[in-house]
Amino acid sequence: MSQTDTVSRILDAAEVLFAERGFTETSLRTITSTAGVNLAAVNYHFGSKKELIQAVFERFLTPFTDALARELDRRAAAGGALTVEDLLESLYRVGMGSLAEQGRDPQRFMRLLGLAYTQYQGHLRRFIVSRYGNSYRRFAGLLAQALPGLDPVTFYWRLYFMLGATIFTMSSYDAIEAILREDFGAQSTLPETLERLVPAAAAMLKVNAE
Amino acid sequence: MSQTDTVSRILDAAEVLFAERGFTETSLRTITSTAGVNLAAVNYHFGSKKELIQAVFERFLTPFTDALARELDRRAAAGGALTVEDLLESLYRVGMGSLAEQGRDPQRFMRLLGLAYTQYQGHLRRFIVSRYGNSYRRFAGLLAQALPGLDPVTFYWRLYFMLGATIFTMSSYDAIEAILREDFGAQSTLPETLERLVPAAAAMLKVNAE
DNA sequence: GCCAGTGCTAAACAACTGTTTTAAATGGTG
DNA sequence: CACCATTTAAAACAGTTGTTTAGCACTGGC
Repeated sequence: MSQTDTVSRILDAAEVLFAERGFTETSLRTITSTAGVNLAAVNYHFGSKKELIQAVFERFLTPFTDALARELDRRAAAGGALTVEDLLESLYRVGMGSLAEQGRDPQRFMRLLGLAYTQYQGHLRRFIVSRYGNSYRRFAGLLAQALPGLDPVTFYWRLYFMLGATIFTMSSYDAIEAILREDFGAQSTLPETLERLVPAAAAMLKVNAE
Repeated sequence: MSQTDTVSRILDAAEVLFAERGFTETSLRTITSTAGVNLAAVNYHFGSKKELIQAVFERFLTPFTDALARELDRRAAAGGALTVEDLLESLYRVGMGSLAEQGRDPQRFMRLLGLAYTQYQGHLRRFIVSRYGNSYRRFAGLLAQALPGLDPVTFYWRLYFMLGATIFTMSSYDAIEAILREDFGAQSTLPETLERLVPAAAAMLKVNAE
């Protein structure tokens, strides 16, 4: 078993288990046994559990922010000002696409993102902010440009309202969809739900703008 | 030290610590030592840690849903159909008021609510749904009435978008507000932020309605 | 004045946590 | 083939976890 194999097996198992139960609730023994590797391999390859958590985030956030940057470049080069809807669509399409093409589950990453915000893991928040702050600021800046005439503080809060609606809904997508199916007999796919989210979030951002 | 005293000291400490760090990250020893009571008192009075968690939620959710029911009764009796804004304002005012008048922190309960959704605690979700499902359904029903012409599935998802925006923003309120103060030099109070949230969330719910 | 019963405490329990240690095996290089 | 760094393995480590036990202090009722 080569090194890269062991490392990625650990990352695969950790990603699934963290998203399912959270960080503290997932022991290294559970991770290594489902990965089929030795317990000590985590500390050998990653140093500590904290660094493993960061590595899990790095492995999906870096491709995501890279793909988002390319998508924004592409849209900007196509000319014409970007609308709020354009930006949200880009964000969601990249979120769905850049990870799905690796055969990985988009909802899982939304759950991880949600955990990063809500769990008590100071190191994770610091890690994400320092590593991906620039991508965040670029997107937020473009969104602010698409919303002229909105005072900065109002924009700031609405940005978080939008993030909340997105992360919260996507990270509990399975549970919410299950209730929908049970109570209404209807069902939704993830892309359908994102298509509903774009106009709703855009309307929220745009109240009294322009 | 009377019984009620020990019980409520444990609940007070657990409420603060759970909201701060989460459930798994808070040990019974931390709770009992900050409460100034013996470790075994938790198992004696509550039976188990799970039941303590449920008791913490019960102590703030019951007054909240009771106050919400009274507020909705009052508004309904005043005559006239309730608008989306009316309902959101009622919800937020009760959330702020009914707990603040007990001298307890509203943001703390938002954090707890957020945790209930995101943390891996099946028993908690079941407990809340079975105990407070009726209050939830009454509010959702009134909101649906205020949004005629909206197909049920779209309404359903937007309800969760709204809950996400609310719970996510409120549960991370301190952190978000701190960044605002640092980057913009501006500051917001919680009531101000809720005043921003009402029209934003209402706009999101109302897209293409009526 | 005793007794039942409630509230509370200190100590111990077994199970589990992340991490480290020691030794064995592996695989490419000279 | 021999060598050495890399990688894995099993075991032990020290610390923490929720829970239970056995006994103490105190109350109100008879």
